[in-house]
Amino acid sequence: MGEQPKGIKKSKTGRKASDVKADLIAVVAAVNNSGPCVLTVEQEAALPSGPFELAHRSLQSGLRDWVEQQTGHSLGYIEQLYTFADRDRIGAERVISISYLALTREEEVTGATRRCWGSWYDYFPWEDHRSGTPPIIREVLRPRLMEWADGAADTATRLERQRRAAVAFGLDERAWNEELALQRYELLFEAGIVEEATRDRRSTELASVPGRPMVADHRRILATGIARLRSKIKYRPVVFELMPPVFTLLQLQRTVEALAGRLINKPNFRRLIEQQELVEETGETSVDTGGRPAKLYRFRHAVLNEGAMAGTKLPLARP
Amino acid sequence: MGEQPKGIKKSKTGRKASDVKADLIAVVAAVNNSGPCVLTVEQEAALPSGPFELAHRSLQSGLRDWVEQQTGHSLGYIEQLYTFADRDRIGAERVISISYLALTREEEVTGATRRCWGSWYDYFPWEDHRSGTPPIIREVLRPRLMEWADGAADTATRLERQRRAAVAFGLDERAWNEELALQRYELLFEAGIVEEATRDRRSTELASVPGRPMVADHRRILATGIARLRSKIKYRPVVFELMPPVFTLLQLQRTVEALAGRLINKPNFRRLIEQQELVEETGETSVDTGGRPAKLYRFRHAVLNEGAMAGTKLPLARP
DNA sequence: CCGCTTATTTTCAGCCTGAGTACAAGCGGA
DNA sequence: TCCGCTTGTACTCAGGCTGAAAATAAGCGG
Repeated sequence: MGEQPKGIKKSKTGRKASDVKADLIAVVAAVNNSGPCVLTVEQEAALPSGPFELAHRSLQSGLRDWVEQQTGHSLGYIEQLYTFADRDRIGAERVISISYLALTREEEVTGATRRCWGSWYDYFPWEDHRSGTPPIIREVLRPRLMEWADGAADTATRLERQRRAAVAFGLDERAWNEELALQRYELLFEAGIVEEATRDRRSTELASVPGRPMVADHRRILATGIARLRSKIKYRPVVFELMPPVFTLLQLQRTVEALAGRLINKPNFRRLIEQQELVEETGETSVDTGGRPAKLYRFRHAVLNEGAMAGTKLPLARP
Repeated sequence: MGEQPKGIKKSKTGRKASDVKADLIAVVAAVNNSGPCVLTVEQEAALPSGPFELAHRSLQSGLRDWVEQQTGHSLGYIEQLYTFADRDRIGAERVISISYLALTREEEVTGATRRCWGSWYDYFPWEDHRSGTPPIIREVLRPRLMEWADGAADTATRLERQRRAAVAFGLDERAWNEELALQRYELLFEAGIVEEATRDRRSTELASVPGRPMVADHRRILATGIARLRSKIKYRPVVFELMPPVFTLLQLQRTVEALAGRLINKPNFRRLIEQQELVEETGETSVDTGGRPAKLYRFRHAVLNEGAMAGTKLPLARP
């Protein structure tokens, strides 16, 4: 469409390529006694972020700098989440947001800097199924989603909306899928059921919207991080980034459950962990928390070197 | 480190955030009779790419525009791969590259524009295991990698390098893992065994380097795309983006084999496809290609709506 | 020693997977 | 025509993994 620059190579087209600003933004996750949480700023309403600057050696190091400056926390494990544009399309200059997921232990409360952890399930109350399906789904979300579906122009769209809602939220006998966290938030946004979708507009009739909102699209980015993490713990040993150096198997299980937002069968969890040889005994046992003392384990860092990529879904032939 | 801007929010720090240029770059994959291939420009030495400009409505639409202008091909399925910086660090201005994976059918040879498909396995001759392990691994890569390992400063590093090479390339009785395409390229780069690693430098003794090189880091991005696709076909029905509207099960199998670079057990492949109800019969049979006529199938687009997210690795408890 | 709590091990049936074998259907040449 | 070749399709079977539940072990307090 439009001109046809023959010079193929980028930035040699003769056009003046428009410069953009690049923002780095972090979802820093941890798990403590009260559950999974995320590192925030501005009264838990924003994720730590800042512009990518000349001084930064790389995108990741820029991110580390910003998070450290804003929260006093230094990051360990980092992985890229997604790169967005088309936000804040104010004026001529555009902003690109490069988002990251970081995992950390919440410890190190040494810093003098303010550090604010927000609970995942304050932002997404419908995501915690550890004590069964949260009432908010049946009592608030389901009716609202049905309203939204009914507001569709034609029948096809209405059925389509109902189906999407049912799949995302496990309605109508469908199974809950904890990995769909992002799709759920986006659906609620589209349906105008989260505050971010309606603010900056004439506030419609929608009164109580579930879940604590965040600045700009930060809650969406958080949902992206949660979805990614929930999916990743299933095929890579990343949970250990969130664990103290020594832990019991039940602690490990509780951490995974906190992230996944659902419960796990205890013997099966142990079997899985042990058969993959992810941990080794320290030889010591925990200072009893009530019943029989539990063995303490540590992560076998060696597994990271074992090309322990599991998981195939295709019937590949053996050599 | 350094200053401690108290104003938390991005772009309010008082610092002048440096602008950057954003490049969009595409790995456009297709499969034809001769195997899996990628859309290229500049004599198959570069991927289509171009700067993100003001005129573009979004990152994706910018990418579509560039690919269409440079190759005459319009894209269907697109997903983001990765965002890099720290390349082309010439002068003060920095470039961010946002890479995408696109899937397409090679058809539509209508365009007057030049369109150039490069075969995956010309760039990565060691990745095609459909006829057994390629000789290049034993005859060229293995010796070179061992040389590289032996060049290590200390024994620990040497063993580490040997292990990494063995895991990546399935040496020493280890199983080949087709999903490690990116790690393999990066390992070869680190070992100086691909041309990109040694060019622009005093050419060392390394003479024949395996695989056709590409401009800048395009071959690395291609490897990223291949790895992503090889992994994704295992849990999402994306293969169909590469298939004609109607096909036989063997054609489908051959396509998957081409992508994965390895063979699949025929009855098991059929069973998997059918039990997931990914396809439906058209009622017709193929114009015989030698043996018994094969039933023709088409993709059941409905599955995309069925929340067909498979795959869990955690023993989650049923409600 | 009993009852309570939590930890750890075993067992078992069902499903999925890799692998092999058998059978069906069209074609071409002897 | 029959045979052999090729490709497509169906069936079988053993092993491994998974979800679920039951059984056993170890500490604590009365």
